[in-house]
Amino acid sequence: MAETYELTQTVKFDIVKTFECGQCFRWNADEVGVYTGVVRGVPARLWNEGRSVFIRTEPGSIGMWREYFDLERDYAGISKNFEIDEYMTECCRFGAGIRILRQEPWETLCSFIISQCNNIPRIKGIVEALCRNFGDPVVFEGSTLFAFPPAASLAALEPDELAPLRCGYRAPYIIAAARAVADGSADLEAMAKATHEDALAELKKLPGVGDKVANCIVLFGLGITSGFPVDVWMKKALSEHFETGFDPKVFGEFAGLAQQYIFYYARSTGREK
DNA sequence: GAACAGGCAACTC
DNA sequence: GAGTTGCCTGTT
Repeated sequence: MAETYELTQTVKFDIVKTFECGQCFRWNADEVGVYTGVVRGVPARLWNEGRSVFIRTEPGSIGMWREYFDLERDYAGISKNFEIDEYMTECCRFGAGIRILRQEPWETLCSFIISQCNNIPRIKGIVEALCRNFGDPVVFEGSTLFAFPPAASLAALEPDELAPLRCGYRAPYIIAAARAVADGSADLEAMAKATHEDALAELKKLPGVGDKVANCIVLFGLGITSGFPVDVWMKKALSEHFETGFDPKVFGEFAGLAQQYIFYYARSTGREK
């Protein structure tokens, strides 16, 4: 049975920004500011109350959640180093409260393969269909949710069997990735311990994984904080605010957080009109 | 109906 | 090695 816990009252943690900044696809708002999701098979519901974040979840899972939300890291301290100019200061201020989620590696790999050339609502729809069709049911607060299907489950399928997902040409990529992870030829745990460059190179051996997707996996799924995905939004923001030949290394080992602030600011301000 | 989308791979030169 | 094009599908 689920219990309610105060996850944090000291760490700056804005759940809406964290869940809506484009890094994850399986947290849904039941009502404004109340999000339900399943991580590593464990269901939870979160909300902000004043400066606190509350979570309703299974007893014994709080340690897992603290790691998932990266609550031990000093984001405010790290962010100070990004404030190299007025623009970056504004990005940091605007994105304050975002946590970089430490997502399950296989789920991250699979989800970002699906993300290519897709918008967030459609990505979420495909991922949800994947879980409903092939994931284990998880009962939570009277409703049935679904866990993300393990790689081994998908490895046994043929691309055709993903037809109900309507994910198009990505289906063979998903099956190939599932098989590589299931048979050990893609070792995500080992990649998480490798350097940024080595992890990227390994990921890019998988069909359907290029530089952008690999950087998303590295940052959101492998806990490599220098991951720096550059999509069309980032390209635009970087070209408008930095010299050509800009190198994200100037942001140091936590460049991925700077990336997320820039990205969130660019998307939030860029599509209002 | 055509063009395009938070990208990749295969093909061209 | 830099640039172009097709790819499933859904939306505009």
